Parts: sequence; C-alpha cells; structure tokens
Amino acid sequence: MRIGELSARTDTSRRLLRYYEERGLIVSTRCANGYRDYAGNLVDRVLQIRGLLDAGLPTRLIKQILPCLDKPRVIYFPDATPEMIATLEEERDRMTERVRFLTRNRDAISEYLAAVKEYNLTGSAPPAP
Amino acid sequence: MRIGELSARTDTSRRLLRYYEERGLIVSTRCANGYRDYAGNLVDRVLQIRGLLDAGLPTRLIKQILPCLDKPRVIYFPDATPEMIATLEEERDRMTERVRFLTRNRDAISEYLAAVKEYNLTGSAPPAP
DNA sequence: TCGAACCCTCACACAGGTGTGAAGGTCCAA
DNA sequence: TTGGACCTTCACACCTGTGTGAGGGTTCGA
Repeated sequence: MRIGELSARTDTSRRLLRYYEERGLIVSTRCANGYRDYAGNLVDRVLQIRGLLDAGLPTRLIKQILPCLDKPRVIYFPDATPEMIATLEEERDRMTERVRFLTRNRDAISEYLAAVKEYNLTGSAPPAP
Repeated sequence: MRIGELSARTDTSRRLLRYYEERGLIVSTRCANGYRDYAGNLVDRVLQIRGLLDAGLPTRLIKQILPCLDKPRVIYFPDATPEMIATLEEERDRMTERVRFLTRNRDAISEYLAAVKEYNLTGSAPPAP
C-alpha cells in the first residue's frame, strides 16, 4: 500500500511515517515512480510504534526492541549481543517501573473520580477509608 | 529546605526544580534574601512529578492531576469542574491504555530474554509454545 | 576579610517528536 | 490535455524537558 493508505489506516501523518522510516523503525520498498510501497503488516507495526512512543520510549530504543517482539523471533537469537541483552533488561525494568507508577497514579485518579461522583450524588463527602 | 537540599534528596537538578515551579507543579516560599524555601513534603511531590513525567505525561496534565492525588482531597471537591472531570477521565483512560501497552511489550521483552537465556544455556532454541 | 559554597535571574542551546509548506514529479479521470 | 489527488525531498519551525553558563548576590567558616 502507499503512504496515504497507511497513514489513514494508522491515523498517523505521512510526515511521521517518513520519519519512522528515516529512524529505521519501518521499511518500505519503492515503486518504479519512486513512491513508497508498504507491506500490510506495517499497519500493526506502526500502531505498536505509536504505542511505545506514547509510553515514553525513544525511537532509538524502539528500534532495538521491535525485532524481539516479532514472531518467530528465533532468527534474532544470533543478534543478541550481551550489550543488547543488558539494554533490554534495563529497559524492561524501566517499563516495569513505569507501569507501577502509572497504575498507582491512575488508581488515585479513579479513586478521586469515584469520590467526586459520590459527592455529587449525595451532596456530602464519602466517609474516609 | 533550600533548593540544593531538595535537589540532592530528589536527585533532580536545580534547574528542573525551578522549571517545575515555573510550571506550577510545586511551590516555594522565599526567604528574606530571595532564596527559595521548600516544605519537606516536596520531596515526595517531586519524585511523583518525575515519575509522571517519565511515564509520558506533560507538565500541563500533571499540574491538573496532582491536586487529586493529595490527601486529604476533600477540599478539592469544589474545584471539580465538569471539564476537569472529563479531562481526568480521559487521562485515566489514556493511562490505562499506556499500562496495557507497556505491560504487553514488557512481557514480550521478558519472554524474549528468557528465550535467549534458554538458548545460551542449552545451545538450542526452546520449543515453540 | 577573603574564598568557597550557596543562591538568584536570564538566556541561549539541544534533542526528540511533530507540523507545515515549498517546489516539483506522477497518475488518472473528465 | 488539463485539474486534482497523490507522491517525492528538503527545510524551517514549534514545543517540551533539560543542560549550561554568564553575571551577580548572600552566607559562613578560615
């Protein structure tokens, strides 16, 4: 598919798709006229990239991580240098940390929203836990 | 405490502490000589801010969210405008989404790392699940 | 009283993700 | 064959979080 379609199907600007390619996150072949040609599986890939970016990971790391998230991954085993393993372990821990933080704060927000709802319903503050 | 101590206790540069203040995320009083004076509870507050920033939330939102995370929060109920409630609900959902994404990808990384470990141990790829 | 270690404001700079627009080529349908 | 929709590259520009340094005060111990 061409860039316009991929853009529409991923709700991602053409600009960003080219940027991701420049960063090595996605690849494309070229038609005879120079237009980019994308494989169908790139839709999922782009969505995954966006999610990881939104989660705070830089493209540099996403590029490292993406191959490991592919299936089958066996073919990537030989590429697993010790440095990369270390980077991945570090990043995994950082992600765990992020999840903890996000979850905790999100729960606090939920709790607050529930309390506000209760307040608006009954006109009085809910009992302290 | 002064900025140097807060900086040391939160492992955050003075520059950033001033920036957070400029953004309205933290407050300080001023000593007679113009030095900033921080309350002790700001240590936790700053760590929380850093966590939220690292989790991908912009200062703009953190500022909105922080008051809801305080205890007791009852005093903030009157401030809960419908727009703010809506913003919070939106952000809560975005955070849930982020958690899902991070967890999924982190698990994939963990799985990959485990497979690599197995591979290095036995010299052969683990059986496909 | 001097120097070190603080603090202040201001401002320039950078990296990363993203928008926007210019200048131009391609393709298809009216 | 012309117009519009699509594509190309290139470049400037923005915002946000952050570093760094200049120029200048304050505090305190040697």
